[in-house]
Formats: sequence, C-alpha cells, structure tokens
Amino acid sequence: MGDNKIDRIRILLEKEYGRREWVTHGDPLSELIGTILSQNTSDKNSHRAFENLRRRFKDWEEVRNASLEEIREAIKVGGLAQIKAKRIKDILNEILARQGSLDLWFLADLSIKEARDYLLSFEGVGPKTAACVLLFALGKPSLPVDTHINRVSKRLGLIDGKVGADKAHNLLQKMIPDEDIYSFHLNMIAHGRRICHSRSPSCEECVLVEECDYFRHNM
DNA sequence: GCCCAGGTGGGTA
DNA sequence: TACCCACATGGG
Repeated sequence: MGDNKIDRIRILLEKEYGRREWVTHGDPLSELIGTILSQNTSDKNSHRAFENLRRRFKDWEEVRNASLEEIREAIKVGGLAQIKAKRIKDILNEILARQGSLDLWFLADLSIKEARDYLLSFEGVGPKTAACVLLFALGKPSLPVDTHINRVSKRLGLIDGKVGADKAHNLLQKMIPDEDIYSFHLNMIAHGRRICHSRSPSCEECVLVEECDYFRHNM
C-alpha cells in the first residue's frame, strides 16, 4: 500500500473524499442508455433527459417502438438529441435482433473482454460508455476514462500528455488493482470537478499537489 | 452574448 | 497514428 504513485494518489483521494464501496446499480441496458445520454453533456441535463425518457415511456420496449421524433423530443434537454435518439433506437433494435429480447444480463456471464467487445460493437458506444456499463451495472473491473480522469491523470504525470482516451484507459487500468478501480474512478472525478478543473486548477487547496507534474512545471 | 459542461465517429494528411 | 471537427442544450 502506498508504495507506488497511483496507490499514493488513491490513498490521498480516499482520505479527502472517502473510500467508495463498490456497489452495482441498475440493469445493464438502463446503464447503457443513461451513459449514452451523458456523453458530452452535463450531469444535470443528462439526468433530466434520462428521467424524461423513463417518464414518457413505460419500458425500453416502448422506447424501441417509438418514433425517432418522440425519442428526440423526450431527450432534447440533454443536447445532441438527434444523434442520440437514433443511436438509442438502433441499439434497442439491434439488441432485440441479436438476443431475441432486451435483456443484457447475459453479459454478466461473459469475460470482461467479451462483454466489452459486445458493447463496443454498437454505434455510439465507445470505451468510456462500455466501461461504465461494465463497472456500474455488471460489477466488472473496468475504468471509465472521462475528460476529468484524462486531464487529472495527465497533470499528475500518471500518463503521457499525448495519449488518447482509449490508450489512457488501458494504461491506467493496468496500474490500479481491480478492487480499487471503483473508488479511484469516483474520487478522481470528484477531484477533477472540485479542485483540478480544466480552467484554473486550485492547486493551493490540492491534496495531490506533492504528486503533481503540472504544479511543478507551471507554478 | 460567451464560455463551459463533456464522448463518439468520421474525415484528412 | 494524430489531429480536427460536428453534434446541441442549459447554466453561470
């Protein structure tokens, strides 16, 4: 414990924000669609879009049967509604065609790689969305690398500043033990929002300042 | 009015 | 492979 950089960081984050116990929530399909709605969208708006969808339609089958226009109208508040409505409808149709039902729980029995490849085969599902379904619904150790984690990891010097999100996912995931992924993920995001945000990181308040390459080079 | 929130896919060199 | 852009809305 604490004998390498990422572990020291995890421990400092847990001291600041608490240890997050790994709880799975929701079914995989709801997690998938909720995560699509969250892509490039603020939390507040993506939650509203998801709630509108749940309120307007009684289940995912009803969403599947709805017109693109109806879906678009329901999720409009989240932005990017045209493209997301099409992706959601196409994914629902595709799942039904492949599995014969809209139940994605069979993914829990697959290996993490098989489940990830299945999710990535859909248009509109990239590494971050797949990782969220794996981690939050299926309980499989997979690290979603969103813009916060990308930025904070690069500033800390955990990964090179030039690597893309997909590569960053692999590199970071290899550095951190499975049982710590969940807590690390949530705390890095909390930290990225509160202290190490994109515009002006509040380095003077930062519990990770000793570990931070960005601080050493820019302050 | 402006900038920020914040993933994926497609195009170009 | 690396980089650039489109996609769209709400809030400070």
